[in-house]
Amino acid sequence: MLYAPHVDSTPRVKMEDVARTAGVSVATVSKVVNGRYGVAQSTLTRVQEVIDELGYEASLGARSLRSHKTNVLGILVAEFEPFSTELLKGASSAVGATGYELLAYSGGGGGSVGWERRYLSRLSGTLIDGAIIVTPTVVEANTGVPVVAVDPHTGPTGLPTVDSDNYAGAVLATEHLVGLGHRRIGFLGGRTDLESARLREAGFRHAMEVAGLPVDESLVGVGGYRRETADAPARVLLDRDDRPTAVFAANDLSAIQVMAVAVELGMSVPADLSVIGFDNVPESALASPPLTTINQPLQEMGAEALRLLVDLIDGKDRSTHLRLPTELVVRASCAPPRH
Amino acid sequence: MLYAPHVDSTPRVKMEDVARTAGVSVATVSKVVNGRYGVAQSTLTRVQEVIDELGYEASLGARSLRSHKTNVLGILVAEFEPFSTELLKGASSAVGATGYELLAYSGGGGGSVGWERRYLSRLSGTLIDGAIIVTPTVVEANTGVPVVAVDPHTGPTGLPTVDSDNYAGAVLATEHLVGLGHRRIGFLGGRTDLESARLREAGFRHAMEVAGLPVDESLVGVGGYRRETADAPARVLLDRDDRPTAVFAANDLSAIQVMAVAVELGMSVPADLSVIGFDNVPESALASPPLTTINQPLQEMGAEALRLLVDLIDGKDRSTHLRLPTELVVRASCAPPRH
DNA sequence: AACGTTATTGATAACGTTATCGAATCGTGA
DNA sequence: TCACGATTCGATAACGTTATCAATAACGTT
Repeated sequence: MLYAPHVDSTPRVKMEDVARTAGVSVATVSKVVNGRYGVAQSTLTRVQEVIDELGYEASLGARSLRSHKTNVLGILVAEFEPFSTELLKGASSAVGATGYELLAYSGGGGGSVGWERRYLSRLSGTLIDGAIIVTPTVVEANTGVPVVAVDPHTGPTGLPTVDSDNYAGAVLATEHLVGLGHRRIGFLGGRTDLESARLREAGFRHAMEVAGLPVDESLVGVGGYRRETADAPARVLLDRDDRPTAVFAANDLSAIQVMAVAVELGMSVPADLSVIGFDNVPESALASPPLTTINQPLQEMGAEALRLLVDLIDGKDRSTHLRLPTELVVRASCAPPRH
Repeated sequence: MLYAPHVDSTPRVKMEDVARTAGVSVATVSKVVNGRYGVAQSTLTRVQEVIDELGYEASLGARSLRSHKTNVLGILVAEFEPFSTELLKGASSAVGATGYELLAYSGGGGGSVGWERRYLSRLSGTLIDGAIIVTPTVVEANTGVPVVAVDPHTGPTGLPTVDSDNYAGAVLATEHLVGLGHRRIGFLGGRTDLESARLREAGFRHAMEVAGLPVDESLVGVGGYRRETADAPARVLLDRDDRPTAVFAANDLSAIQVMAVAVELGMSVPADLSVIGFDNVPESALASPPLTTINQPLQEMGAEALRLLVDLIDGKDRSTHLRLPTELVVRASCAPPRH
């Protein structure tokens, strides 16, 4: 393949250029750039002037290759979707105070299992001083650099972890429906391989038991966290005479699909069917009717993960498992059952 | 400062390790990794096996330092706020098809003028093959790598550019107010140094003229695009007897502040005052009342910028100035004026 | 059998930076 | 005047990778 035929007019000013212009060696320039001891005041100012004049900026790649200390933190995501970008915002707002810079990395959407190890290997050792990995599928503790996992698929393990309280959130959601007077409540679960899905179902069952309500197993489906995968089980749940008066879907996307199926079957939400979701993604506020759901404090989680990572790098000892609270967000998709 | 006292149990498997284990030279491993011609089928499979077994992954830093071709594209933002993360999502969704990977970079929130040149210098030449810079303040054409600017502050210049039609959007907003019957319309402009602000004001004035309405200059303020900076001018606009019946604020944040001030002064929106914004940031849908505004297709802009960048790198000739259409989003903050 | 071709491999030199350490310079006290 | 420590500076060797090119092996040709 041919390289692009661009004329690279400005071939990038490197340390050597600065050194030549200032009449010193590259070693001295390096010292100035990094504020090392052992350079005379006069040369320091002169070199500094040349740096400003030429607009020199150290190459991140070269620097990290040599020094293994880059002042850059990585946040590794499978792809930039709403969930991870919310975390990114949180991490970004927290990075300001730390003196680090933030680099977000995503592969070409492949999203295969084990992506986090590949990315990490690629960037660590060179390029980044530590990393936050978002919803990793495989968590191993033996990486070269400090790593914090956010919402790992397998639940907290050897790695420092930040997640939200899926269990308590599911209890909140169920209690909300029960509080409205619902007795016959359906549950549309998430991907069975995910810890979060397991916890949400457990929270649902626990709250039902506390309320003294039996769980009708024929009203428990697997929605798979996505609209396409939630469609069929939603129909099974709703297309029957003794259908539930309310459905708790394990995430917002499947809840939105439940509402769509309900309308398609001639019901109206929330008059004929109450629906509650989980996650509070931006779409949930725009759904019609706006979806009642459980909020995960994504931005806070991102910020906390970043603070945890920095403390880890600095060798500060602190709790390495953070679980942030979830909360009920009441909108318009739930109402008391008829009669 | 002391380095973190972690025991780096796994010191990172490098090419040399693979070479030793497979019984070949590093040069051969490099060829295998990069799919170069000139390695026997038998050695190829053997080396590949060792790579998989050891979990080797090339160091991005070292590779790019040497080869200047990384298959990584950068998207450079001052910080990760809603505007840039929307663009990021769009770029991310478009990168999948290209075979490139995406690296988003943000400095520590400093946000000084000229950040884009610093970041670019830092990453280009090493590390990335091309970059998208988001809302750059200074645009120079002479960078070492292909660069696409999104929504540059100074308007399209020498650099390939993607932006949205600020002028037409402002016309749409003004027409909407006029169509509702408003005659006395206030305008709260943006930052005067920004091209987008200039265009939005020009669109407003044009639409007013077309409608045959004179612009009362005392009803034109400068809101500065932020809530804090919009507060005082909003008060000036509304705290008078001959106040406007509608206000077009040049972005959503200042529109939201206008609504807040109106409520504080005892008015109700939209009964006593119609307010329209610009941008359609997520917050605008959640405001009360939900804000009528002009949508910029941010995700599309991100995706188009990425496609443009890839074409540029591949040397494909194509139009280098893309202007995407804006559209009116009607929510609940505008109504006909009283009487 | 001697030779030329082609396929395969590995030494070696970059890439731009930082860490180390020895050399040069300058004072200063004896 | 000499010796010695303190200060300032620069040569040089890494860091992990890829590009180049020479060396070698294997094979077919005359």
